[in-house]
Amino acid sequence: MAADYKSTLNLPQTAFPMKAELVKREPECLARWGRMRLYEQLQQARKDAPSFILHDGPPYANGNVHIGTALNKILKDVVVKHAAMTGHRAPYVPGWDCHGLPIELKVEKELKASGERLTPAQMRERCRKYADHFVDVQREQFKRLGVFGDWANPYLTMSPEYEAAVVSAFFEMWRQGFIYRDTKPVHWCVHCRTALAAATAEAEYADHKSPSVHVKFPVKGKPGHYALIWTTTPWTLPANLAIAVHPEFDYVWARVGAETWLVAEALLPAVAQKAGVANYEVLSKCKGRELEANDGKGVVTRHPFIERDSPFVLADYVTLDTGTGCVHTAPGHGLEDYDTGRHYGLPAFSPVDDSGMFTGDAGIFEGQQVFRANRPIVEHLKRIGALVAEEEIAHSYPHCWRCKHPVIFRATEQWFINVDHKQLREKALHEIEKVQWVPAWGFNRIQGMIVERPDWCISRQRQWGVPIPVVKCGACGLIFEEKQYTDQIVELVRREGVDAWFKRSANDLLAGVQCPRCKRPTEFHKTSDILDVWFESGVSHRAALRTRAELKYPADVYLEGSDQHRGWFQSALWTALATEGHAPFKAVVTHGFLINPETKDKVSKSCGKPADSDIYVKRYGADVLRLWTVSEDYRNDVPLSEEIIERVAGTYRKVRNTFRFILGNLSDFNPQADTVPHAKLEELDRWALSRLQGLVKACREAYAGYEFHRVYHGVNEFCTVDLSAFYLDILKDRLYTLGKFSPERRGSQTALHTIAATLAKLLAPVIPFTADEVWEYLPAGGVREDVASAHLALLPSFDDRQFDGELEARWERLQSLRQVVAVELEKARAAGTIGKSLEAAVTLGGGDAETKAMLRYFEAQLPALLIVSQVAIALDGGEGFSVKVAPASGRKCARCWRWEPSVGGDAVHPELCGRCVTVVGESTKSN
RNA sequence: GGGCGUGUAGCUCAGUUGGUUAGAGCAGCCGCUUGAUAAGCGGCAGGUCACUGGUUCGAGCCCAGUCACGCCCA
Repeated sequence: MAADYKSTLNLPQTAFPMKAELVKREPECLARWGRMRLYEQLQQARKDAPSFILHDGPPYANGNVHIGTALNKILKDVVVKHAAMTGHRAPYVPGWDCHGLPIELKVEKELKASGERLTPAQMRERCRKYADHFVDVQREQFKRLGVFGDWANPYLTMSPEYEAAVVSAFFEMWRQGFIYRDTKPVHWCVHCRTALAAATAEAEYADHKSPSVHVKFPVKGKPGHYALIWTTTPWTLPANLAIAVHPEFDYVWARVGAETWLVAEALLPAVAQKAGVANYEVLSKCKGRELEANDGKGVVTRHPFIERDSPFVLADYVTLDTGTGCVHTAPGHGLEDYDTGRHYGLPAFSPVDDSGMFTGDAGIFEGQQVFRANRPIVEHLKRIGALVAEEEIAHSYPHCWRCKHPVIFRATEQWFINVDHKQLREKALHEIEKVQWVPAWGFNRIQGMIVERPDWCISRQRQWGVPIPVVKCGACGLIFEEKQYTDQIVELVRREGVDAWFKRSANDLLAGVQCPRCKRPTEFHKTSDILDVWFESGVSHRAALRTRAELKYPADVYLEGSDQHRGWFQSALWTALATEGHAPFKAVVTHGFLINPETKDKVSKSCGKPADSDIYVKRYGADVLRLWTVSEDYRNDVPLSEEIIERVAGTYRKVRNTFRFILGNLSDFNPQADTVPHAKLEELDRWALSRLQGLVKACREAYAGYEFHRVYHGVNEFCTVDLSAFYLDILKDRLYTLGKFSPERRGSQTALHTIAATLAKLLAPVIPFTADEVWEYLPAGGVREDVASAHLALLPSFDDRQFDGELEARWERLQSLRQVVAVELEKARAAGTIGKSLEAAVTLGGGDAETKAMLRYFEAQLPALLIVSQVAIALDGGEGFSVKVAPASGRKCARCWRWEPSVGGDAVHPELCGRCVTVVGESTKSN
C-alpha cells in the first residue's frame, strides 16, 4: 500500500472552533472585556482625538428590550464603534426615560391588585423602584448585545441632576416668554384623567362607532328657517357656540315641505337623501361670506335646546366632502373650532369635568358621562323635532395610547410652548437645513411637520414626572418668575430631586421669599401639573450633552426610528432653539420599523412573533442578531422572520469558516519573519490583495454613509466569491503541498494574514465578539496591530499601492474562462469521464485575439488556476473558442493528487510526482 | 382623509446621467469531493422589475394614476 504522505503536507491547523457557540462564548468575551476594561481603555487611547458624539435617545424604562429597540441600539453601536475605529474619541453615554404615564399606570394597576393605598410620595417612590428595576434589566440586555458604553454611569431622567436641568430649562424658556397658560382644547383621556400630547403621538387612532346626526338650528327671527349641521359627536352639542361656513362656497335656502333649510349647494342632494326628503326647491343662493353674523347682518341661529345664540362664522377648513357645509362649532372641543372661536371672541366653552361628566353648564345633561350622553342627546333632539337624520358610522377616532379608551377634546387650562415666539418656527426651518438628514427625505418630513405644528402642550395632570415648578401668591395671585425664586428651586432640585417639590409645602419651598407684588409673607400655592415627558427627554441636550464633561453640544448625530421626526427630534430641536439658539444635532439618522414579512404587519406583541430581543440573543447569539441588523437596509421597513435570520446565520457561518480556514493556514506563519514584500508576491496573491482594497474602499464609504448593509453584502460576496470559490480553492494546492518555507507559500500566507486582519477590523463594528475572537488567534504583526483587541485598532484605509485595476481586469477575463471550463468539466463529470477536476486534462483552442493573448499570458499557471492536472493550448484554432475535456494523462500523485506523467520517475518515491519528490526530499534533508 | 416614504427572483440586496439577453449571495434541484468535513467545489433552474397608462428610437430607472405596506398626522 502507498506510503503515508499526508503527514508531509502542511494541512490547516487551528484551535479556532468551527462552531461558534455564540450563546456560550459571547458572555465569556464580555467578561474578558470587563476585566481588561476595554471601553475605558478605548476612551483613554483616544482621549486627545477629535470627538464624535452620538447622543443616545433614551428608551423607556419599562419591560424587556424589544427587538426593535435592539435594532436601534445595535445601529448606534455600529456608528460608535466605527467612529472609534476611524480615530475618534467616541464615548457613548446611554440614557433612560424614567418618568411618565406607562410606569404610573403599571404601578397603579399593581396597587389595585394588592389593595394598597399609598400617599403621593410613596406612589412616586414605587414608580422610581419600578423604573430602576427596568433600567437594570435593560442595561444587562443591551450590554449582552455587545454595545460599548459607560453603562455604570448612564443618564436617567429621574436623577436629581437631570431633573434640575429640566427645571432650569423650563424656567429659562418661561423667562424668555416661550411658555404661556391658556384654556385650550387638548386630547383628554377621561379614563386616565389627563391631557395627552396631540403632537407627540399619545393619541392612537382606531376604528370607533359614533352616531352621525344631522341637526336643525332655528334661524333667529325667521320662523320656519333652519340651518343644518352634521356631527358625529352629539355630546359636543351642548358646547356649540357657532356654525362655520366656507366664505367661498355657495349656500342655498331650500324649501322642504313647510320648512326652509340652509345648506351648502353642493351637498343639498346628499342631505335631502339622508333626511328622506324627495322633493325640495331651491329658493335662493348666496356665498358663505354673506352668512357671517356681523352687525345685524348675516345669520344667527338659536341653539336647538339651550337658550343661546349660535352665530354664523367663517372658516376655510370647511369642506364639501361630507356633512352639510355648515359646521357645528364648539371652541371648547376642537382645535380648529377653538381657533375660529378665538377669532370671533368666543370662549373655549367646555362643560365637561376631568372624568368626562357634564357639568352644570350642560343643562339638563349634567352629571352624564359624555359618551354615554350621546344617546339621550339624540333622543332629546328627536323629541324636540331638531333631528333631521341619524345613522351610525364607523370611523377612525383617537384613543388613549395607554388605556385604549376613546379620548375627547376638552378645553382645560394647560401650559404651552409658543412655537412662534421670537420667530422660533422660522429659526427651526432655517436650522434643519444645516442638519444632515439620513435618509435625505427626513428633511422633507420634519419640515412639513414644523410648518404645521401647533403650540406644544407641555402640562400633564399626573404624578410621576417633573413638576411645572410654578408658585402663586395666595394673597394677590401673582405667579412667581423672579430669578431668586427660580434659582432656589433649581438648586433644591439638584440637591434633593423633584421629590422635594412634592414633599414640601409651597411656603417651605419659598422660605425667605416675599411676594414681590403684595410684599406680604403669605400663603403660597404650588401648581399641581407635571411636565410632558417629551419635554424631559427633549432637553437631554442640556441635561446630558451640556452636563457631562466627555460629551459636547451639539451632538454629531442622533439616531432613532423615523417616528421621532415628530417625537424626540422635535422636542430636542424646539427646546434647544429656545435655550441654545441652534440645533442640538449635526446629523439625524433614522431607521424604519420592524415588519413581519408574512403578514406585512409591524412586529408587535400581538402579531405572534417574539418581540423580546433576548429571545433572539439566546437562540442565535448577539453577533448573528447584529449581523441581521446590518444586513437590512434599515432606512426602509425592516423585515424579521425565521427564514431571514437563518439566512444571516448561514452568512455568519460562511464568514466564520473563512476565518477558520485562513487561521488554519497561518499556524506556522510569523508576520515579522515570514512576510513577503508586496512586489515579490505572485500575481494571484496580488489579485487577492487588490480585491481586498476594493472591499476596504467600499466598506469605508458604506460606513461613512451609514449604509451598513453594503458592508454586509460586500464582505459576504468577498468571502464567498473571491475567497472561498476562487482564491482559497486555488491556494490549497500550494499551501498544502509546497515546502513550508517556499516563497510561493509564504507569499500566499502574507496575503492571507493581511486579509484576515483586514476583515476582522472591517467587521469589528458589526460582529464585535467574533472579530475579537479572530483577533486573538491572529499572530501580531503586519496589519494586525499589536493591540489587545480588534476594537483598539483602526479601520483599514484604502491602500492605493495594493490596488491594481489593470491586474483585476486581466483576472476577470481569466475568471470568465474558468466559468466556461467549469461547464465543460461538469459535462465530463456527468458523462463519468472525470470525478473531481484534477482528474481532467483540458484543451483550449481558438478564440479571438484577446482570448489568445490571455491564454498565452496565463499559460503556465492555468492548471493551478483551473484546478485541473493538465492544460493544452491550441493557439492555431480558429475564431471559435473551444474547450475539450479528457482524462488527465500520467498517474495520480499520492501526495498532491494531481495527475502527472512524472509519477513513477523517482526510485525512492515511486508514487510521487517530480514536484512532490523534491519537496519531500528537502524536508527529509532538513530533518 | 392628509404628509413623508417603500414596493427588483422563495429570502437579503446590486442595478451608474434612461441604452444589448436585469445581476450577486443565500435557499431549491442535480452532481463532485472527503486534505476547510455539522465543511469545500461545480452545474442547473428561479424575475410581466407591484399594477395601469404616458413621454421616448429605447423605461427597472422619467411622468401621471391605481393598489399594497410602513411611519406621522387628522
